[in-house]
Amino acid sequence: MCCYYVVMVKITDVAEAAGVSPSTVSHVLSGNRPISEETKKRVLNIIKELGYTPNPNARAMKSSRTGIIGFFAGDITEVFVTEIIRGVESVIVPAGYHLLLVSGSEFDDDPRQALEFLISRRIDGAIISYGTSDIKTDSGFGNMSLPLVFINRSYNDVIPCIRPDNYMGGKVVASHFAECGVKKAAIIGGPEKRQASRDRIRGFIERSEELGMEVPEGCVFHTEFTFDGGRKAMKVLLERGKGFDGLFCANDYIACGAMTVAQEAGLSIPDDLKVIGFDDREFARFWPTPVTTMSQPLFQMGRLGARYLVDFNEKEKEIPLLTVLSSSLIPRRSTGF
Amino acid sequence: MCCYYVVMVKITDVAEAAGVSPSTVSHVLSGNRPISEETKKRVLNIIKELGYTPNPNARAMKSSRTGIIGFFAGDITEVFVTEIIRGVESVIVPAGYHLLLVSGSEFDDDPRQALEFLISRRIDGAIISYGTSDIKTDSGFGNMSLPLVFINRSYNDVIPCIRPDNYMGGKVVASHFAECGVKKAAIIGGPEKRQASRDRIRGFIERSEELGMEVPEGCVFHTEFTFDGGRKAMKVLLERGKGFDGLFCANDYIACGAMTVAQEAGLSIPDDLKVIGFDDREFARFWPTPVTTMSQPLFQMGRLGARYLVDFNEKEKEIPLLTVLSSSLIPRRSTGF
DNA sequence: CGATTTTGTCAAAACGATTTGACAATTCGT
DNA sequence: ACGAATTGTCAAATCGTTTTGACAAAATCG
Repeated sequence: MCCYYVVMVKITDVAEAAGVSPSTVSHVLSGNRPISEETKKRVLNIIKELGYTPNPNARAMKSSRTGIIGFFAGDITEVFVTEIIRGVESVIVPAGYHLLLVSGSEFDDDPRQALEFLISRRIDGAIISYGTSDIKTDSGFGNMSLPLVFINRSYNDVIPCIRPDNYMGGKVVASHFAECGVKKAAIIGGPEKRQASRDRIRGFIERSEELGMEVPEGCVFHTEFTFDGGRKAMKVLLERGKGFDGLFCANDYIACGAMTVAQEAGLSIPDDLKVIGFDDREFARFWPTPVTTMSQPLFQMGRLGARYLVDFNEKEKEIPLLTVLSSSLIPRRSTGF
Repeated sequence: MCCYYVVMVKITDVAEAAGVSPSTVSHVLSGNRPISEETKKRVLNIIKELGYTPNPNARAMKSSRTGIIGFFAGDITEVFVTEIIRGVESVIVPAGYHLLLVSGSEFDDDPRQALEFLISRRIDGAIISYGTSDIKTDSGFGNMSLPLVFINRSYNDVIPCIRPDNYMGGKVVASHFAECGVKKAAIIGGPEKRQASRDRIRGFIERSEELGMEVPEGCVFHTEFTFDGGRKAMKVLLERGKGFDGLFCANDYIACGAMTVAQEAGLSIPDDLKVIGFDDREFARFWPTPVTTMSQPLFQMGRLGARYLVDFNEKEKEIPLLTVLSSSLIPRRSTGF
C-alpha cells in the first residue's frame, strides 16, 4: 500500500443528502441568493459531515479564476527567495490561494519561458524574483490580463516592482560607523554593474561626507559577491597599506572573506578595524566574529507582493509601479557590539 | 499598466481556423484516433500559430488528472528542502507537471492540514519533506488514491520514504579519520531522540571499532543541532581534559561551534585536532578553517521521489516502501586537506 | 466482387461547478 | 385587500476539454 485514500465528494452528493438541488448548495456557499435559515443549516452540516470541498477545476471553468498564484524564482536554493516565498504564503494561503512554483534552472534561466509555463496553468497572477531581468511584455495582447509583480529587481517602468532601499541602507551603515568612531572607511563593493551594490555604495559615501567621515582615495573596490572576492579585495587593500579603521562590504560573503584575511594579517576586529556587511546571511550571526549587517525586508516584500496580487484580483485595486522598503541594521561584534 | 496580456485561445478557435471539428483537434493532439496526414499538419500549424495550449482545468475535469504534484515543506527556508525541490522540478517539469508548494509555517506545523489544503486542489501526488512526522493515513478510504512520498524521514511502514544512509555515512567518516591518522575520537551528536544523529554515531562507532580507533569513555556528547550547541559541548569536552585527536560532529553547525571554541582555546586545526561535520552546509566550505563534511544526496532524493510519483501516475508502477541513498565525503582543511 | 475491416471525421455526452431565468410562496406597501 | 416586491428553490445552460458512438469512404480479405 502506498497511497493516501481520499473520497472526493461532489456538489450533487451534498445536494442529494440534503434533499435539495445542486444550485441551492451552491447558493448556500456563495450567498448569492437568499436561502432559508433551515436549509442553510442542513446543507452546511452535510458539507461538513461529508468533507465537501468544491472542485477547483470545475470552479475555474466557470469563473476563469484558478486561485493559483505563480512564483518564478531565479534560484530557489537562494535563501532570499525562500524568505520571500514565506511572505507570499502568509498572505495567499489564508486567502485560499495556492502557490505554483517554478525555478529558473529548469528553463535555461529564461524567465520568459518559465512564465509561459506558469501561464499555461491559467494562474491568477505571478511574482517574479529573478536576478537578471529579461522578460518582454510587449508581445501578445488579448482578452486576459495577468497581474505581475517583480520582487528585488525591477524590469522596467511597466511592471510593478518591490525592492529594498539600498541607497538608504548605505546611509544607515555610514551613520553606524560614525557612531562607532570610525574616521576613515574603505569599501568593497560587488560587481560594478550591479545596481544594488552601486546604490549601497552611493548612499554610504553621501552620508559619510555629510558626517565628515573620510573615504580615502583608492579605497573603493569592486569584486564578486563571494567569500573569495572579499579575500582578494582585502589582500590588495592591505598591501596598499592605507589607514582606514572601518570597512563597508556590499554583502556578507565579501565581509567574511575580508575579515578572515584581516585577522590572518594580525588585525583585531573590532578593535583595529570595524566591519559591516549586508543582507544578514545566516552565517553572519555565528561567524567567529559575528558580523554587523543590514537585514533585508524579504518577508515583507513577499507579503506585499502577494497582497497586491490578491487585491488586484478581488478588488481590482491598481498596483503601484514602484514600492521601496527599508532595511534595518543589526549590530554585532564586528563593530563592537 | 501593470499586466502581462495573454490571449487564451481554445480548441474551438483552432478547430474553426483549421476547418475541422474540435474533436479532430483533440485527436490530433492525443493520437487517439487516426487522422490524415494532411489534416494533422494543418491543425498542428494552426496550433503553433495561435499558441494554443489546452486549458488544464477543462482537461482535469474529464481525466481527473490535474498534472500537479504537491510539495509539503516543513520549513521552506531550510536549504535542504530547496535542493530537494530542485531535484523534484528536474523531473516533473520536463514531464509537463507543475509544482504546488505549501510550507508548514502556514499550518501551525500541522502536516495533515497542509496535505488537505493540497488535496483540495486535486493534486496527482505529493512529496512530503518534514521534520517531525505526524500524518495519519488510516482515516478516509474512497475512490481516489493519492500517491505520497516522504523524503528525509519516514512516517511508518505504510508510506514510501526516501532517505540518506546516515549509518553508512558515519562509517565513512570513521574510515576517513583512520586514514588521517586519528587514534582517539570524540563525538558531539545531535539530540538523542533524533534518529539521523543516532544512526550517524552508530555507524561511526562500529567502524571505529573495526579499525581499532578508540572512542574514549565519556567522549560522546549530545546537544542541539546548532552552533551554540557545538560551542557548549566543546567547552565541556575540553574542561574534562582532551586526549582525543579527532572530533566527529553530527552536523556542520555543531562542528563550526566546536571548532571556534577549540581554536579560542589555542588548539590548532587540523594539527592538534581533526574535525568532521555533516550535511555540507554552505558555510562549511568557506569557514576560516574549511570543514570536512558529508554531503547529502538531496537533489537525487528529490529526483527519485518525483520519478516515483510520475511513474506511478503514468505507468501504475508501484513505489518501493524504503529507498536509501548514500552520502559522500568532502575532504577539506579541517582534516588536513 | 461482396463482406469486413480500417481510416477519417463529426456530433453529442460527459466532467463538476456557477449562474441565470423561471416560478411559486410569502411579505410588504398603500 | 390587491398589485408589487421579496424570498426560496429548481432546472437548464455554460465553462473547455476528452471520449464515445455513428457513419461515410477507402482499403483489405477470402
